[in-house]
This record gives sequence, structure tokens and C-alpha cells, in this order.
Amino acid sequence: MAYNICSSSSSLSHDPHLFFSSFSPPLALQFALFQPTPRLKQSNHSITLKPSLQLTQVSSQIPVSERTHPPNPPNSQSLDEKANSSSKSYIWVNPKSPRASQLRRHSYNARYASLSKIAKSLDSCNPVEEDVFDILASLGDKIVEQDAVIVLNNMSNADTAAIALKHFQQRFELNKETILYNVTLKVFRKCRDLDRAEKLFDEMLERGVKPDNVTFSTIISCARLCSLPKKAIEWFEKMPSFGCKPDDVTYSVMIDAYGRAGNVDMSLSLYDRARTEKWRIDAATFSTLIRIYGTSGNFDGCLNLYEEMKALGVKPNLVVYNSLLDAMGRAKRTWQAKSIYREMMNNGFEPSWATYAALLRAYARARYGEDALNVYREMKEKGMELNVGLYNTILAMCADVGFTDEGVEIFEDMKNSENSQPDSWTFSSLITIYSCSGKVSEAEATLNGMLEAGFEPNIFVLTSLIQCYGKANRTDDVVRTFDRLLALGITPDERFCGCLLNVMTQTPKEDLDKLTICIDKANSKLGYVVNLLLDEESIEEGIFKKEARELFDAIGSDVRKAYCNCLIDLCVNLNLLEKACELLDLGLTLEIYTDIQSKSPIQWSLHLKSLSLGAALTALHVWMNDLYRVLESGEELPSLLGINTGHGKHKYSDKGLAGVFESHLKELNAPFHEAPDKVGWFLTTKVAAKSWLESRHSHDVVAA
DNA sequence: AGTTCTCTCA
Repeated sequence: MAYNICSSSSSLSHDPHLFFSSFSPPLALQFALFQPTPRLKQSNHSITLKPSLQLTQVSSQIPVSERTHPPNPPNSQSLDEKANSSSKSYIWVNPKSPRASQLRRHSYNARYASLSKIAKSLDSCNPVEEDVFDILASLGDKIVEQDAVIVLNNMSNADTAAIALKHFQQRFELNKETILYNVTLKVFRKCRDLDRAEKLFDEMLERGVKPDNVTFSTIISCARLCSLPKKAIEWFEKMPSFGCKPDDVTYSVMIDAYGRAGNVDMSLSLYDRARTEKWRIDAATFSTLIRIYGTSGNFDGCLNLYEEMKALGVKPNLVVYNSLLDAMGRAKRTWQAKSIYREMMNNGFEPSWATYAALLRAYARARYGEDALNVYREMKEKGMELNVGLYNTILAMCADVGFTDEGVEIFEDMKNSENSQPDSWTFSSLITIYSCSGKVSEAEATLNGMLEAGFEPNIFVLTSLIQCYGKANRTDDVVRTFDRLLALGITPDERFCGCLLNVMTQTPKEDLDKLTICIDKANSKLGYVVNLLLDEESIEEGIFKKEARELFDAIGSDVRKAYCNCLIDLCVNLNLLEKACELLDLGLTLEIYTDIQSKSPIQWSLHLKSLSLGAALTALHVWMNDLYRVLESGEELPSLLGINTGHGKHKYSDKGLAGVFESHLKELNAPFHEAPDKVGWFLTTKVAAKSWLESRHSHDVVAA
């Protein structure tokens, strides 16, 4: 793509914020560093590690058969029975030998696997005591509290988890009841059920079980997962009254909760506090902070945090990279997203779904068409499913950059997907894709498909359709679509009116009245200005400009330039040069256009980059008059004169401004020629310009 | 037993 700068040589070393090329430790070492600190799993066979020769029994629970065969399904034989049947066959191993640790791990893994199978059956059984207790009975008699913790910790069904908890409470004297409550709270959090979590907390208090920091951080994170950050803060503030003093993990959660509640300052002050009090700040917290900065638009802050993190010796993990990629995507700093991704890959990370999602959004937002498609293809290759949002993002990009066939193909893929069926946004993008490429019947068919799928056409769809009909010169269909919009009770917005205005610039003179009526209905102020513009009777001087000014003052800054461009185009089409000049002048006064003319000692230039053809021609006309006045006053022209049209080759216009402008320059007999080394520039010399300006003026005088 | 990642441009 012409404007794809991603593969350009823009080097990071120019960027003061980033020095990614700094050395990295060897891969193997990094992997070692990324390993989570192994936690000693407490198991039933207490192992006293003293002299190296002490022998330890490692098979108190798991039968010998399980050391070589996979465990049986949990219901076929109770774990307890298995334990009994094996109780006579001990083997003794040096506890420090590799064999011992292998066996320990194996026996733990086997038990863990059985317990998590039980958790799975509990998840899918009826939420009645009878069924839940039945399944739990298969645990046998010799279960310990730790087993109960493992079962609950692996569950995700809040109803059956509550019953299971009750069972365990009835079953044995618990001495770590808080832990059991905490893992049950985790299940409720998985179900995003804050209500239930809060009720369970009350029950803890009633039973005299003391909540701890884990209890609070679980409830707090549950609140934030339920998008109730204010609740999270409430819970945090409750901690001291229960004798709990927030620790590093609590602060980590709260940094996130404050960030999501929109209280960025509070997040940052917690971070500051954590730093000054020399708490351990881990990668998770940094990724949270980066996300907070990213969503609040402080993109330099993201990069600074990243540097700070590395300076503190905290290794970035995948989530940190994902947050950074997401932030750079939002910031439209696509090249930085690219280098972060490269760094991540060089450090041996495997991209996750979130990585691809962030990359895809970054590329799509910046219209890096090929890059975005590559991410899409890579995800498909890896069997990752895109969600509706990602599909829509990439389809919107296809519409923007003119990837018609690719867009259609992706839409088909989406229809075949399991969980990502097209929504109204999808249809809207597809209609835009067809509209922009002038495929009227396909656009119409897609609209019908959208209706069949049960979606109402929205303003975006109808805006696209109007554009589509306008381009095809089907004025009556434009009007019909406009009436449809009104019939649906949709209020035309500024963008929609801008689109109608744009259609007018492509419509034959005899059809303009039909569209003026629409515009009048949509926005009377705009309608009035358009009517004044079209009015052939002379109006009082200054009225047109005054009304146009009021219009520009009344509309949003995002559409001002589009409106001004269209109005000037209309003037130029109708040969109303004077009104065109008035509008251009107004555009300059209101700073809708800036820096159209520039002067350096050796070259004067005309910059037409974001101007429509009509506006560009008007600006050229004004410039030529200005230059002639300079000549008249006896001043010297500089040695070079240049016109910059930009290379702006938009996918959907047959030619960019550069191409169209060139033929106009020829028509005017202007001596400007395309610069061979600078794309989008037309240059001439002082001498050529002078004689041309003079001949043109005498020609004008004769014509007048 | 607790903290991060799934926020779609009009």
C-alpha cells in the first residue's frame, strides 16, 4: 500500500522513549527467569528433610499401580479404597534422589487429577444435595481438608460449589475454614456473581470464620470483574475494620480497581506508595498500570512505565507485552507496536489470543491492510477463533482500504464460525465495502441479508447506501433511501448530511433539486446555505459568506473540512468561482484549512493535500492571482515554485488528486511539471512562471 | 487460597 509506512526504515533509535535494541539476556536464561517460583505443595506424607540418607515413604496414598498406569475414573473405585489396597506395598527411596521427587510429583499429580475430575462432575451435576453428596462420597473416608480445597478450587459451578462447601463443613472439623471459603469465593468470582460472594462473606462472619487478605482480594477482584469498581473500593476500605492490613497483592488489585473506576490518580498514588515502601511490584501490576495509562490516553506514560519496570529488574511477561501492544495500537503508534511485537518474539514468547487481538486492532486502526490480514491468517492457522469484535474490526478496515474480495472472504468465514455470527455492525461494514467499490446490487443484497438476520438498518448502513447510489448516479434511489431513514425515525447526523452533500457534488445539475429537498429536511441550516449557493439571482453581498460562517460555527470540527470541500466542489461544478473563493477564504479564516501557501527563500509552495479537487483548483486560482500581484508590484519571485498535491491515492478514487490535478494544469497551460524525485510535487521555475502568469493575465483581460 | 489478558473506527 502506498501509505503503508510500517515497513519503512523508521528507526527506533530516533525515538527518545524507546531503546528496544538494548541487549537481552540469552534465551535459555530468560526462560529460566520466567519460570514461576515453585511452590511446595503440601501433601499428606510429611517429609522431613534432614540428613541426606534419610529414607522417606512416598506412597502413602497412591497405589503402586497408579505410578505406572493412568488413574481410574473417580467413580469406579474410591480413592480411599485404592489407598488401602496399596497400603502394604511400600517402596523406599532416598528423598533427595531424582526418583523420589519424580514419585512425589507423580503421586501428587495423580491425586490432583482425580480430584479435579470430581470437580468437573460436580460442575455438571444437578444442584441438589443428594447428587452433590453422591459424587463427593466417591472421595471415600480418608479425605483431608486439602482435598476439599483442591475440589472447590477446580469448580466453576456456583450452585453445586455452595452445596459442596456445606458438605465439607458438615463432614469434618475444619481448621482452615477460611481457605475453604476463599476457594468457594473464587468459584463465585468465576461466575461473576458478586451478590453471592457478598452473601458468603456474611455467612463467614456468622460462623465466626475470620476473613483474611485473600478473602478480600478475591471479593475485590470479583467486583471488578462484575464491572463494579466502586464496589471494589468499598470492600478495600472495609479491610481495616476486619483487622486486615492490605499487602502487595491487595494493592495490585486496587491499582486495577481504581483505574477501572476512573480514579487514575488514586491508582498512581498507590503505585508510588508501593514503590517508596519498597514493596514487590510484579509484572502483573505493571501490566495493569500500563493498561490504565493506555486507556486514559497517556501513551508516553505506558512506555515510561515499561522502562521503569525493566530498570527495577522486573521481567516483562506476555501480559505486559499484550498491554503495551494494545496501548500502542490505541495511540496509532503502529510502528512501535511492531517493534514491541518483534522484541516479544525475540524474547521467546508465544503470542496468545490477546496478543493477536491487540496487533490486529493496531494494524486495522492504522489501515495497515496487509499486516492486519497476516495476523488474521496466522490466527486462523493456529485454530484461534476471532470474536465478533475482531471480525468487525478487520472488516471495517477492509472497507477503508478497499480490500473488497478479502472482506467478502472474511465475511464468509465469519458466517461459518461457531460463535461469531455477523451482527449489525458486520453487515454495515460489508455494505460499506460493496458501496465503496460501486457494487450496487451486492450492497442491496447484503442489506436484505441483514434484514433477514433480524437487524434494522441503522444510520451507518443508510449512509453507505446513499453514497453507493450517489456514485452510481441513481438519484431517485438516494432520495428513496433518505425517505426510508426518516420513516425509520432516524435523525440524520452531520456525517449523513455530509454524505448527501458529497452526493450532490457528483450529481448532474438537473437532479440537484431532488437532493436539496432532502438536505433541507435533514438540516435546515445547511439547506439554506446550499440554496443560497445554487440561487442564480444575485444576493446581497456578504450574505452567502455570513450564512456559511454560521453553518461552520454550528457544526462539529470533525466535519467542517468535509462540508467546506463539498460546498466548494459544488461551486466549481456550477462555475461559481466567486462563491468558491469566498468559501475558501472563509475556510482559511476559520482555520479549516491551514498552511496552504508557504514561502522559503528559494521556493514558494502551494499545499493541496487535504483539499478536494474543487477546493484545490480554487486555491490554485487564488495563488496565481497572488503571484501575479507580486509581479505587478515589482517584487521578485523565488527561483522555484511548487505545488504539492500529496500522492493520496485512495483505493476507491480512480485517480488521486495528483492525477486529476495534472490534467487540469495542462488545460491551464501551466508550466508545472511532476517532480521526478518527489512524489506528489509539481514544480516550475521563476522564468517559466513569470511568462505564464503574464500571458494568462492578458488573456483574462482580453476575455473580459 | 488472592493480583494481569477479550475495549469495535463510523
